[in-house]
Amino acid sequence: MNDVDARHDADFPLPASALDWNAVRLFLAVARAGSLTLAAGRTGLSQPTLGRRIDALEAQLGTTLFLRGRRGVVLTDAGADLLVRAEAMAAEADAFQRAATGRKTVPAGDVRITASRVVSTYLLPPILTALGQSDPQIHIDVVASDEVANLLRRDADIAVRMVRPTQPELIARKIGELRLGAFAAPSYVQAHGLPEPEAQSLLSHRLLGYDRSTLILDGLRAAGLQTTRDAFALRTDDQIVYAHLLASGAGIGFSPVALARRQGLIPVPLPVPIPPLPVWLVAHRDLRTNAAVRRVSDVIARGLTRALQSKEAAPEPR
Amino acid sequence: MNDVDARHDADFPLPASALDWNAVRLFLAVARAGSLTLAAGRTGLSQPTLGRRIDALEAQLGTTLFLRGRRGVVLTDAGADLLVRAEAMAAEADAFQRAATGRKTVPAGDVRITASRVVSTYLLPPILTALGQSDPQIHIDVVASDEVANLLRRDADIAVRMVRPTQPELIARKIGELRLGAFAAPSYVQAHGLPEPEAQSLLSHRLLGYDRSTLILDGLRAAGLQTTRDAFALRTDDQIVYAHLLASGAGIGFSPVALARRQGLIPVPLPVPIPPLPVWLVAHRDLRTNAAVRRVSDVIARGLTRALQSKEAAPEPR
DNA sequence: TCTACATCATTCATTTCTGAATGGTAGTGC
DNA sequence: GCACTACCATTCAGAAATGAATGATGTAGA
Repeated sequence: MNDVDARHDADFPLPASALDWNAVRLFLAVARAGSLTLAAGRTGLSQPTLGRRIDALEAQLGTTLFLRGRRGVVLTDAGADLLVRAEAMAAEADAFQRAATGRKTVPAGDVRITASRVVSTYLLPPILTALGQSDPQIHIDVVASDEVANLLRRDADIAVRMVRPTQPELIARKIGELRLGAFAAPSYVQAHGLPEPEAQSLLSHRLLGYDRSTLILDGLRAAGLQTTRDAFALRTDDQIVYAHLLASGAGIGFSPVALARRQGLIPVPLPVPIPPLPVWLVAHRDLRTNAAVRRVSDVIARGLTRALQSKEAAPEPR
Repeated sequence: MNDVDARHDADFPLPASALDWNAVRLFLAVARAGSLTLAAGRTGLSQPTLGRRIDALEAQLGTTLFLRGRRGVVLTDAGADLLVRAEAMAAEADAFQRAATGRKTVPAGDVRITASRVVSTYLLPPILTALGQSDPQIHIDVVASDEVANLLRRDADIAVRMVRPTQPELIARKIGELRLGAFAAPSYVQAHGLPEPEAQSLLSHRLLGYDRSTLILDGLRAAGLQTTRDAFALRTDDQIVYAHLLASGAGIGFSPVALARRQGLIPVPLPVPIPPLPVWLVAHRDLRTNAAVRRVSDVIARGLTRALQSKEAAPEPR
């Protein structure tokens, strides 16, 4: 039986010019990056090598994929067509890698975690430190980003998110809620006092807001406060900068309760409480059998749950 | 807009250990071949290199994919799982290559044709010779095989088949019918005479049949002749051998009319005529825009149509 | 049991691929 | 107008991958 199959295959040797699958991967990287130099950095290759690999692919396909300009490269029509195919191929490649990763039953190896910059900065470190001591053979990569990582594309293995993912390939565990409140630094309160728990009083203070994101504005409006982004005295989209502005007394701002308590900030009474954000721990279904991913998920879930629940908000550093 | 996308990407550099896509391709080749040596021959690599590439893939995935024995290699459970993923990836790779090939609008390049060994041997050569003179920049690969090539897997670009393909990705043109008849060489007729046009008379002659294939038997039964494979005096599954046996007077056999006439065989009267086989020219939908494939398709269609229709069965050699 | 065979593993000279450094160029901001 | 920056192309020494030859070993058949 098997011999017959093998013989059948033998009748159809591979075409003389077999496609270089890695070249497709590099093509995809260049198309996504928009420049050879940037893509080279991301793929771990050098810019000359990457350029030559793309040259070779173009020569083999007989098509020009990129127009190389001084501001980077742009896809040709043919390249744009092929990009779709390359993306599909990459999706299968990711599935392959996940399938391989999912088979590992010893808790070891690399695990990539993505979380918002605030969570990564203030909540994850003590948890990961403890994890590093209990499971030293697991290596952790933290991708701190406020953009939503694409777990389907293997941007990361595990994600901490404030929204429930909708894709059926992803499995999500709700591990708690991020309670939010308005706070001010002691120095600010000393200088300006606290507002009364009514809308107009709050708006007359120096408020810290976001620049492009309308998260806070939406929240205020939902709470019945008619206002615009001009109401903010200071705006930034960088949540770390935001946290530091708040801590150094630049104004009244919004922050997770757990974080504000740890920084010694003073709660500001609000006319209506801010609804808490759910915290989800998300991983790809294919990885649920991977021991390392399971271990890291469990530790993060336990650690974050404790950090989010505790009245005394400081997670033990040890 | 585009800049934002690029920046978004920049937040998620590729994982440190990026999958070697070519290694997946080689893994697939080895799994299909069943041995490193055979797969090496097919992929154009040497056996040591292929072995090392598989080693490297196994090391990177942290999984053993093959058990290497003296009779070749066998997939482990993990390998069998991953084979499914690799096949899916290969399907996308083929789609990528077809998409690239389909964009070529100058009739040049490589075109792979598959046809049965008989068609490849007796019908295609004069057509392809003429094509080589009219379109010298097109290079033709002929895959002569009686197995059905898989156009979805890019075993070939164009196929000549006796059955209509069912997959919607394939486009098929019916280019004629292969009329079949019973024939005998003059030397055989001289020695044994011709049978009467009735069943029992035919069965008393020396008949040439197939070994594993039941094609002729099915045809005879459909024609009302109760018989088994023991009725054949000589059996072979190799159609070229079959044709030579027939031509050298080994017995009465079945052959395309066009071919038999060219070989000077004598028609044997049958109780009922054999229904003709339809001849389909098949190509992948993605390649319909490819100039070289179109050109070859057209030439083959015209040439085969003429060869199949003509009462005088010899296609002009020029 | 012995021989023939096909397979995978190892070695080492060779080829190919790679990358740091450099050059050249167009767009950008002052 | 002019320096500056970011990018792609080229060069050449060095690193890595490759393959022919050879070795080792189990299987199949006489």
